[in-house]
Amino acid sequence: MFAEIIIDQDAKALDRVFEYIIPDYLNLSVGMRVYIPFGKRIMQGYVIKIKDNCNYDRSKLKEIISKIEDFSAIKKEMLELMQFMAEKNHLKLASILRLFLPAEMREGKVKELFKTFYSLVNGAEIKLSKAAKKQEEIVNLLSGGRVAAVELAEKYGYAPLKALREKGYIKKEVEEVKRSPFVILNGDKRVELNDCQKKAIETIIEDKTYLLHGVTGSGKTEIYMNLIERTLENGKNAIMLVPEISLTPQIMSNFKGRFGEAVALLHSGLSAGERFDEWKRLFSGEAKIAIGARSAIFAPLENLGMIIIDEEHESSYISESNPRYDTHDVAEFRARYNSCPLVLGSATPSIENYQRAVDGEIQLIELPVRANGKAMPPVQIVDMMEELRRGNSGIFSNQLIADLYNVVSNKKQAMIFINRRGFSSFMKCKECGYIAKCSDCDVSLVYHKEDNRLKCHYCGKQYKYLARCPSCHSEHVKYGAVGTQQIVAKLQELFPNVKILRMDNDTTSTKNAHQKILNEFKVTKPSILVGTQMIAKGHDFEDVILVGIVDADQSLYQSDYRSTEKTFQLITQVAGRAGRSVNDGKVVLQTYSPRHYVYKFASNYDYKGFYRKEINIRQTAQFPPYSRILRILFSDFDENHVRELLKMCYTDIEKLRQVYKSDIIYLDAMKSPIKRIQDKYRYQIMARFKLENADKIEKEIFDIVDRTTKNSVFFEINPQNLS
DNA sequence: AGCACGCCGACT
DNA sequence: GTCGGCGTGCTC
Repeated sequence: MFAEIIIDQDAKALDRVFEYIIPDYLNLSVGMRVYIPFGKRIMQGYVIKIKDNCNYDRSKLKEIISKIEDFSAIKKEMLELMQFMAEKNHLKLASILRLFLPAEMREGKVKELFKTFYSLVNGAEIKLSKAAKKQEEIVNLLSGGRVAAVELAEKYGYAPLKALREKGYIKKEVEEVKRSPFVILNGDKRVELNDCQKKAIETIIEDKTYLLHGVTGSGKTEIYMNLIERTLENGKNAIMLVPEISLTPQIMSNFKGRFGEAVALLHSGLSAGERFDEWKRLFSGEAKIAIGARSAIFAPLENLGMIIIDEEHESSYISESNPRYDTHDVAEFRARYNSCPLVLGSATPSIENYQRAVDGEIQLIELPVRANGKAMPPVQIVDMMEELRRGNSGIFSNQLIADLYNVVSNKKQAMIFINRRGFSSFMKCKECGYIAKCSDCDVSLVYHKEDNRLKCHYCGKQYKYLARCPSCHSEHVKYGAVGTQQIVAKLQELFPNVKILRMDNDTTSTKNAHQKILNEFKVTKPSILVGTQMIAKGHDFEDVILVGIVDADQSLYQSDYRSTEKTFQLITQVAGRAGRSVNDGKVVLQTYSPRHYVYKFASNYDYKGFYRKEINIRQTAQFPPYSRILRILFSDFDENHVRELLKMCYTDIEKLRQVYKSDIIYLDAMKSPIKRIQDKYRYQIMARFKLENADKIEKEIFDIVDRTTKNSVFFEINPQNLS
């Protein structure tokens, strides 16, 4: 017998099948990982097929050395998924397979934890001498169930344990210990469902995709819980994806409280070992629900009965590094493979998916009201140009300041949302215009006040703070735009006695920092929380009566066809934080373009209106979903080499214009917006085609690139950000 | 990826 | 004369 093997090595030259002889004694099945001789070395590989004959010269075949585990780590479904992803996104097979396994399994460095317990031997007649007080105590203790050996040894010493064991009264048992991540249980709090929710749950039963469009606070989570509950009752398993940022301790404990050990939580806070343990629990079927961010879609669960993607529109579902794929595609594949429903939930669905719903390709379910029956808070748009004309050149409009005073005097709370990260965007010399850049990445460095350093946000490299301009030696080096720190400083100036809290990537880098800040905010009144994206998600604070959006425009004018959509989503998300309970809330939105349509629709919470406008623009401008964008990224340490490669590919790709003519809307080769990352020069080809022949053209381009280069080239379909 | 083979410059 | 540079090609 022969096996087709994929070598566990992320190199383009090895990205194909190699055949091996299966020795008779090796009871091999598809999906197993094996050790194989390869050239002069021993490598790890994946068995993807077992067959009776071989294509390669039989006499040159080598034998598989051994199995790595005695089970198929890659299940059949995942092998098919691998094929699907390879075709769809033109990825290397090994790099896909790696997604399916916890890293530490491949690297084999996780030691399984074992723990020893003592318990009574069943049916043993225990007779102890009166003097053996300690032994008696131990026996009493163990009659209530087994006890960890370390614990007993510490308390009583080894002698009594040894005596009891020799008499055959107690026995040792060794058990593998799961490092189940610690989560506080939150009880099983059930909420009475409203009619909309009930109807949604009744509807979602078929083998198809549903778009659950529910306004902020319409109780989607409760629906998810009920759907999952029903799935388990039917003897099936479920996957629920949430954006990493909303995997808050509250959410986790809610699900643990409801489903207990049946839940495997996969979040970024897990150690390598914990992640491995959760994977094993899913693999063995001990856990039936996988909850986690993007990668949880690869949970090794069989017999799926439900897949849920919460906050479906979030860009984090699209992988932007190495194997680049869209979680939606994977979810769709797995749902169809298992013939189960796929639920996409969002208050602000992506334009693409809403269009699919409008077209009847997927089923739309609307939840038009908040579960608590409250209206969304009113949004006031403040024209910052007007503000400027009236002589206010500060960060805050007079309106926002007035509203903040109101919050403070009523001992309530406010959130100030800012669209950026760090203290300022860059460091600049006022004299000669020098801008501090990363030596490896060709991007501006960001000044971080805490450690008085300059950091590169792409590679993480750190630089000393510049007291003088390195080019003209002037001392007038300054940092530019507004960041969270500056806002905090300004607020503290305005309200010296009010607690101002700050939450962004820099203040939440340590474990639990996130939660600490939120906890402090919760109990401090009055107080103001300043933060980036991460304050926009999920947490409910009853006394937040004001949300200020300082620079709404920030996400608007990017060279990205989705920037308006993202702005709409952001505003809706942030606005939903105000007045979540009995108090009336208010949102103040500062902008330099008050007449932009996105603000009109966002301030009225008019998703459909926005959708209609936006889909129209996409159609007119021929952007997705009316076209497909393909980005082909070349990178290398040697700039001349990449340029040449790019040129060769581009010349061939350009020839497709003659074949496909107007199907190709746009095609050009250029430097990447970020010209260098980690010392590699980056060039790209951007292409946009009409949908009709998109698959065909895409395939031709893949072939051209494959033919032209042996290097790794990365493809992105409808990329999120173009850096 | 890693390792061998192979064809051109300066050196114990 | 040889040691060694890394371009090209191969690994079942």
